[in-house]
Amino acid sequence: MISLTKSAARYVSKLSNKLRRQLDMLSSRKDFSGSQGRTLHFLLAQTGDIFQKDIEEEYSIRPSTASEMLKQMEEKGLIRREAVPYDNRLKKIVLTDKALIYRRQVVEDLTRLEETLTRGIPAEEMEVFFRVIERMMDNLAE
Amino acid sequence: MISLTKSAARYVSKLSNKLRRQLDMLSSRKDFSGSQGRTLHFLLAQTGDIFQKDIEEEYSIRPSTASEMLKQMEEKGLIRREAVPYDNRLKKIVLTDKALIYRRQVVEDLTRLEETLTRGIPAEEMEVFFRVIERMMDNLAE
DNA sequence: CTCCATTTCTTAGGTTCCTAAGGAATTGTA
DNA sequence: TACAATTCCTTAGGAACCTAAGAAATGGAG
Repeated sequence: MISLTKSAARYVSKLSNKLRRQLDMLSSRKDFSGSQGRTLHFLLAQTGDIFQKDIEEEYSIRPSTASEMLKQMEEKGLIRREAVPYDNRLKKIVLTDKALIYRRQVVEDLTRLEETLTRGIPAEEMEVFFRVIERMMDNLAE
Repeated sequence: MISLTKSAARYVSKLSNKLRRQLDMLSSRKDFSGSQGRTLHFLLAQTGDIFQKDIEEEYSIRPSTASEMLKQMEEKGLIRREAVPYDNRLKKIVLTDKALIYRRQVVEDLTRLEETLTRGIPAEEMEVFFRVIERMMDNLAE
């Protein structure tokens, strides 16, 4: 089999598939899916008001994807979507008490995944890695 | 909004989503989807026998995902799946004449996407980038 | 003030990924 | 030789993405 020239696009897609499977494994014994766990982790780190569009931006997903995921999280009792007085288009995402129960586990799991992922990679290489990805995202700006 | 500490997992997932949308845009005017175009590109570069498992490995997708995609490509007349004499479990993936018509366009499109993605990034940073991703994939070895 | 553009979110319908389960052929081992 | 494990692929059903279309509120330009 002839392997194609190294392709950054292919590398990223390939690693992303592997990562998704790991994330799904973490959540497999819990009440929520991989992407819901990831969203929980994000929300737990926030102090101010958070809206759907913040989640869309954080993971580069489309409004429809975010909307559907949040609907499921709401149905499971992990979040509420509340109106804010200053703009009726916005719905503030609020964690429920039930969600807070998962705090420690979610943080632990995602921290461990990140550690596993980056194990053995020198800090200066990680810096380059982040810089390169940021540049790539700019290059694809939509 | 408080941004989480830079997370390699999040960066990869985010970039991967952006890339997928670009790939889908490339294929939007053609007879095949983004992932099918990517597979076509891979198959066009091969000389020896290629099987489904080679495609699974190339993009880190599961057998069920590959099987379904190849079924659709077969239905569209882009490939055939042929038996080989030495092992009846294997089905050789063969491009049809119809697929060959797309050769130039597929190669051009994927080359341009890769160029866009990596524009302005020094060669030595790309080397680090590839090395880091390879290490990450090893770290996630399943 | 009015109306048009923009922003935010939702719904509908589709693709690409997944796990789980299993059929069929091959390979390894007793 | 037989039988168990492995390999390769498929099917069924679910999850995480997508585009397209649009509702509802806000903001901006005349």
